Amino acid sequence: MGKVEENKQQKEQSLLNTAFRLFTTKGIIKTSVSDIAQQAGVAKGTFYLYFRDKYDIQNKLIAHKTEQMFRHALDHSDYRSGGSAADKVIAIIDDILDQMQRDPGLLRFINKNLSWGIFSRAVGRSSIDYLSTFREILELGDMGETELQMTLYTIIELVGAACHSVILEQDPVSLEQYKPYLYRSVRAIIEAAEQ
Amino acid sequence: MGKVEENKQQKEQSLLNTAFRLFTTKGIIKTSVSDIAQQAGVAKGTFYLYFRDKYDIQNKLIAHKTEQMFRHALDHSDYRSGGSAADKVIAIIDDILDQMQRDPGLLRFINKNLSWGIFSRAVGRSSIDYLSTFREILELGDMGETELQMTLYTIIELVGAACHSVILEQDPVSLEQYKPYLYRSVRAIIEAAEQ
Amino acid sequence: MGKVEENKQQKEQSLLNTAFRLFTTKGIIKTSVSDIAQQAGVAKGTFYLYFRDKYDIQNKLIAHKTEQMFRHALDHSDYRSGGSAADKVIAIIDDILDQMQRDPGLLRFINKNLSWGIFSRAVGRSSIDYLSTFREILELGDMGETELQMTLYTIIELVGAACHSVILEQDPVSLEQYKPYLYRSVRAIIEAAEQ
Amino acid sequence: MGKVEENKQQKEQSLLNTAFRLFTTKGIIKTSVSDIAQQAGVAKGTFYLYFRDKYDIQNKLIAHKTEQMFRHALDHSDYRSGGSAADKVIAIIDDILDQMQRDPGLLRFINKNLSWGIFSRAVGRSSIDYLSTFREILELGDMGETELQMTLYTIIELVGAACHSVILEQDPVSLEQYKPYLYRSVRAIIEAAEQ
DNA sequence: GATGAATGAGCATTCATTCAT
DNA sequence: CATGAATGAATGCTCATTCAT
Repeated sequence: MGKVEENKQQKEQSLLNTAFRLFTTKGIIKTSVSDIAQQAGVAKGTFYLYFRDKYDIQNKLIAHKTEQMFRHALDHSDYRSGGSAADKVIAIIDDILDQMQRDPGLLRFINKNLSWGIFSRAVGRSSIDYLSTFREILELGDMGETELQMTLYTIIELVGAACHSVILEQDPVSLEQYKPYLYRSVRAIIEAAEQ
Repeated sequence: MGKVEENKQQKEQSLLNTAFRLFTTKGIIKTSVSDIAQQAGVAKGTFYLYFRDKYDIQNKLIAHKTEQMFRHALDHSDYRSGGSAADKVIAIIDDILDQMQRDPGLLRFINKNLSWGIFSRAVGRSSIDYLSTFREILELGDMGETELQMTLYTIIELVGAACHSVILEQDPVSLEQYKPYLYRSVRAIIEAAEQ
Repeated sequence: MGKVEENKQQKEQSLLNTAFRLFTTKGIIKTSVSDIAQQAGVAKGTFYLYFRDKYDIQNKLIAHKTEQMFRHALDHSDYRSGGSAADKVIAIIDDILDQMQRDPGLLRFINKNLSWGIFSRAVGRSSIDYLSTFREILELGDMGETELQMTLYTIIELVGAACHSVILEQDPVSLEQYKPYLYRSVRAIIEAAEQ
Repeated sequence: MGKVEENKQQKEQSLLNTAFRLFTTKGIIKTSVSDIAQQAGVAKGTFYLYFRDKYDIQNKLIAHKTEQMFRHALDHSDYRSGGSAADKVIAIIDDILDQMQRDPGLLRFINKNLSWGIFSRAVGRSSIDYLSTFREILELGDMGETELQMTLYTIIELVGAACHSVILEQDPVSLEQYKPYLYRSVRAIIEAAEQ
């Protein structure tokens, strides 16, 4: 890689990192392209060499961070250590919730913007075949393809929505208090799908 | 009510109606205070006599519309016609989903902004005692207070999140196709809570 | 007229005057809305209360200045003192050329932008009925309506175009040197039209 | 010509052609140096190796296109087939007007920018001795040098100005309708000069 | 000669908010 | 109470020009 190319990579990274930091601290609306460029140490015009506008960099960040989060969950949770399909899914969710808990900025950023559309594009573009992974987890022998997708969709939306208020505002209860109820629900959803 | 008071009520109503129309058609960001005032037929300064700023009127609208939506569901759904607790809850959800389906602008407006916090404040301020109503619906004899709240919270978040993508973007499937899976999940959640 | 209305008139006048000064000294492209507002002593936003954009104020100025110029010519030239139609037209042109000579900025501004379209709209909107005036001058008994219009159009375009280079750049000759040739041509055009 | 030299010629030609295409379609203001370079297939910096800036290439194009237009007129019009001086001049003008009519982009480009100065420089730099040609056409025996120049100048400005509005906007009439009036005027100007 | 990444001044436009009337 | 003229900070975005490679 030539020196120029290296430099470009650095600039792009710097812009991405700065944007993420500002988005998660000040919010997207309050963050201006000027802010990002300035704090990333490049000229305003340079921003536009790398991203079309604020929403371009936002989407790229969402996809990137989402993928990272799932990868972490798959890498770190002990879903492989046996148990039922529901056990495994809950293990993964547990890791994700812990990540969120540790980094509320990340939660705020991803969750407010994550839609099934962006998610599926994100995991689709990824190098990992998530759908296969989940199919494997859910021992998909017993579940049709549609069944799998609907169940996944339901769980993702439930977890995403429910954890938002619970983690960021401890409302109506704290995450620790809510977890049993959430996991019981997830388990019920999966078991209902398996029949 | 004096004539003056009446006039004030009228202005406020006009502002609220106009704001709602603009929020649901152009989006909140693209709607300016100027737009609202002008289309409501009052001077820009007058807006500030009634609302602190754009977000003040927004919150009031969310609470109002949410309440209206629930009231409609309780009034129109046939949840009284017998059946299990789950049957009744699903009847209510069904009415709400139909409302959303008919008015995607309303969905977009409420859902992107509705959090449990606003919701509980909205129903709390209401003249109807929703919590009692739900308690009654779920034949709460068998469910503790916390259990009830957690179950309600879980269901509301699930339905809110899941219907967003499904209704507005038919993604991953259409509402009609998704309903069986959603209702099965809701039923599973309630039944798990009842044990 | 209330105090407010008076103030508005003043602001608009100030903006118009400042814009004209800047347009004729720096050129339209190099003049920014910021410049105009600042030098007119109002805030940038105020500009947009009075004019849609730079080109709006430009068009209004063109129309205004054109009308002013013709009015001056009709008021000050001795076209009434008898002579042939051609004599009268030339008297008017002479006054206009003198105005231009005295104020090259005005010439540069009007001429580069004046098109028959803008001109006819400008004189059409005016309180004076120019067409009637010209008809009277040309003793229109002998000239059909179309004939009149075509002759007017031809002369206006000729004078406008020819004087530009001659006045602003003394190229190919000075105005004084060119006048005999120009007037001879104008006379020839009118006489050819009268037959 | 060496290969390198050839390559340079090619680049310059490509830039000129591209610039002309963009100038006549998007207009000069809306055309950026970036556009020109990109569409010409060279790097942005390369543009500056050949031209000082946008206005440099513009002037070169004006001169070039003007010359081309006159050359076409002299080559294709039947001004040689006899008739009076006025007949010949009108034949040439007729060819030029037809060129303009066929290519309004060219008209817009040349006319808005063509001044006598650029024109005389353009035809002066040319390999053809236009002035001699015109002298010959006007059978200049009877016309002094100054007389010739003034007449030429007058006719060029008149035709240039008058055809602009007529061709591009059919205002106040269409070119076909205007031609008789224009040619009559031209004839009158020439005949007046001949006496 | 050629490249194209980087610059950053510059501009048009919007809009929440104030306040004199 | 109501008005709406005025403000001016803020922002997204463009583009001519430079210069290290």
